[in-house]
Amino acid sequence: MKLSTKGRYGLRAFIDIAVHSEEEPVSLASVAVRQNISISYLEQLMTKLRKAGLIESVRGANGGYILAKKAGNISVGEVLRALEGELMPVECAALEEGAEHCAVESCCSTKIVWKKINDSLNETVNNIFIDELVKESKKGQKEGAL
Amino acid sequence: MKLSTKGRYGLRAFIDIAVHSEEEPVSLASVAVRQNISISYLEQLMTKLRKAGLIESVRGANGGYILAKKAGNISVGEVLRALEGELMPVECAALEEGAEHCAVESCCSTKIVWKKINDSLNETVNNIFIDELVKESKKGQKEGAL
DNA sequence: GGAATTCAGAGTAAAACAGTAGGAATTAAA
DNA sequence: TTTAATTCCTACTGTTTTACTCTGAATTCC
Repeated sequence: MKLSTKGRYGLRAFIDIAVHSEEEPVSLASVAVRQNISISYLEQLMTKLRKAGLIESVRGANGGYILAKKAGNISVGEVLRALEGELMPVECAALEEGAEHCAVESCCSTKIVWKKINDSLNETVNNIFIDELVKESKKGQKEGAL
Repeated sequence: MKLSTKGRYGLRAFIDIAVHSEEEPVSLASVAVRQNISISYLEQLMTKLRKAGLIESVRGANGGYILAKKAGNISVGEVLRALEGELMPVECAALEEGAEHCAVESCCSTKIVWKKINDSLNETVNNIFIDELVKESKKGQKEGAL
């Protein structure tokens, strides 16, 4: 049960863009250097984030990416879902409450578990916002420079 | 980010054993029929659960499996960890608090996220106990029989 | 002895993951 | 107007993981 590199690298890249796009768009070349991720791979991730409406692109020379919304209005959940798809470690739990019982014995009782897992995960990531992480990132950089 | 069939099938099988081993050991043949999982695959799962000290085996004819502890003293977390290994969707977060900052910018700020994800997952599964699920399973069976 | 079991470990097809590669389209700047 | 920098598109590929199966040995009851 692992979060893939899409989610891990993608969130790092997203924060990088949030930190550096205040003045002008951030190119993937610069993200690639800072984050040590290949440009090709970043392109894939950006496509997902753009299609989800989380970042906007500026094409052509001096182009790059900027956030589509304020960092305070973007949750980690949105970013991870854009990159990874729905965050449902177990699909079955997505079934509506009160659905008919499974043919298979004790299947329904595990469903309770899967639902709690899915819910707690989503609640966690939906309540962390990008601006907090940007702040944290800047703090970390400053301390590193001492 | 998916829980594998090891965890999903394994927990179902574990509850099945909990429900049916009150009188005598449960054979994998019977679990296989009720849960619709192959005996071979169940054998693999049982090996893990046994080595983790969660079930005990009785070899030979009329043998099978019983719980090694009371159902109320076994959490879903223990069962899933036995089957899947540590429940850490992101490894990096396992690092101690206060470790030195990452060389890579904004890596540390994502670490906060990974830690929260790992912690909330583990807290969730550590607070569901097998006896609750056994009760739920029996209830489901009764309703299904109406 | 024979049947029913668990135990152990190897093997395998398919899927998912983690990237790479090549080129087209767009735009700023020289 | 050319050139360089950049995003965009999409196909490809090697590796790892998953989800099993298969074979046979060891154990125990009858």
